[in-house]
Amino acid sequence: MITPLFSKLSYYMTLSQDEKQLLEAAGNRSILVEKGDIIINEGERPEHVYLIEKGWACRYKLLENGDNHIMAFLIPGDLCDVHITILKKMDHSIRALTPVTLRKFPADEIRNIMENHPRLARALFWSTLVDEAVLREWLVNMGTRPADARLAHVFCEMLIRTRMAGCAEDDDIEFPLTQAEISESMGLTQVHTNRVLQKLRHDGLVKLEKKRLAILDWDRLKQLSQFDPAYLHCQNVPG
Amino acid sequence: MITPLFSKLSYYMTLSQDEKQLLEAAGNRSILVEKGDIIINEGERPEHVYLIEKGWACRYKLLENGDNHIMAFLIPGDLCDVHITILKKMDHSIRALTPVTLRKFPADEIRNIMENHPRLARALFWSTLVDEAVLREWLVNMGTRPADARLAHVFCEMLIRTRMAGCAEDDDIEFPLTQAEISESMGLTQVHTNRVLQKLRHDGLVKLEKKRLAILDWDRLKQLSQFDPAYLHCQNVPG
DNA sequence: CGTGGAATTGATTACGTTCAATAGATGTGG
DNA sequence: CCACATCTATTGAACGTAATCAATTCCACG
Repeated sequence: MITPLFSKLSYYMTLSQDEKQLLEAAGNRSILVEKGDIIINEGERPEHVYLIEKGWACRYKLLENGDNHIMAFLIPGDLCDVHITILKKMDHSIRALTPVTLRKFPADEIRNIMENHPRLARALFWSTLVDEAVLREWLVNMGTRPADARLAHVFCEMLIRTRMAGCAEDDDIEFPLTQAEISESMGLTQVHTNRVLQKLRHDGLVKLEKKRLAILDWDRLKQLSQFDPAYLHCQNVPG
Repeated sequence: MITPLFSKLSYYMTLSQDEKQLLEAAGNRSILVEKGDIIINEGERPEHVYLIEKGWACRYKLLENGDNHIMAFLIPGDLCDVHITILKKMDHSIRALTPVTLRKFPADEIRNIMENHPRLARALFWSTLVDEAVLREWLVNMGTRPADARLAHVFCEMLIRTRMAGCAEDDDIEFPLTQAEISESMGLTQVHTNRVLQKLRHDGLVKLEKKRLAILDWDRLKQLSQFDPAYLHCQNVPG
């Protein structure tokens, strides 16, 4: 099932049954990849658009000195790359952070949809534009906010995005990252992330254990991180 | 003239005379905006796609606490927003960093090109995907590199991008930013930027004065910043 | 149990910030 | 063309956040 994608798109436009079926039919096969597996490698040119059905993945770049930087988290409903036909090579890699169920959409099918189904094309387009907006917000996050606000901000974002995907129970979501992975995405060290995390917990803002995140004080978390969901471009705020 | 755009696109595909004329005809009017003027404001929905013909601009977000973060520099040949028809509101603003000559393309004209001229559509698409790739690289830059390498990296990038636009004489380019603006884009303070800049100058890597940047030692600059132009997705490296 | 990854703690260092002041450059109007 | 205002660049000193290095504890899992 690709319900997380439909759930997400519904925050932009209402798709008809026909449209949903069309999209659903375009990607008929699912595959399962192990935690840690590389889904797409830098330099490659994939022949499929992958949709995350289940689990978390990330976009990242490997640096010369060995460490890698995570530039985006991909959760159920997120598409890996709608644009594979335009660029010759991936400029970054995508890796599974948990066991991930992927649905494969042949490039031709996507191209067909983009050309012949304007409304679906719009919807898919919107989702890639939101991805880009998230990227910009991350840049602001890293560029302007201290570590505690930075962490608070991703927590806020992932809560809303998880809700958009229809995968949240109240203020409690799956959050299957290690502290090292959080660090790699926020430009911090594990040690510092750990300490800041303790502070957020101690202040009663979040609970984070057993790969689940519970937002305990949404208002303060939002204020600390200056979180404004406008950049997610939803019609109405999820939740 | 929109030659910088043609120059840039030529690094992706060769456009015919007809195609160039078609694109040129789509945007018939140019306007001049003052240094400091806001070109598009957060929350707005512009009716035109703007092309920078001359001068520099930037994408930025204004934060609650008053300071703003620059997320991208726009130079001749760069398009402000091809996607205006999809999203309801801008999630950031665009401001002129120098006097800027803008060419206005009515949204309908762009839509028409996107639907009826697949090759031009591809080319424009490519340019927006490169913008996105730049965004990712900036994220890595801020997340992983110390201040000196960070500055070195933008210098490398702006040299190559300026060359792509056909606006570079050798290793010497227009670079009309104040140190404060550089700082706002790199997540550093003016003071620190100033000191790091002095170090780069002292080490003989760059010359930066009177709004011009000269790359004195490309190899060392590239090494210091681990600059790899692959993310700009050119067929062949400019210069 | 034992093993290895993940989380936590401690001590030290340094990169970058902050505050504050000065010098230089640029521009404008009288 | 000078005088004044303003923006930009530079310098100094003190502070603080986050990095680094190095152990140790906690857990999940076989």
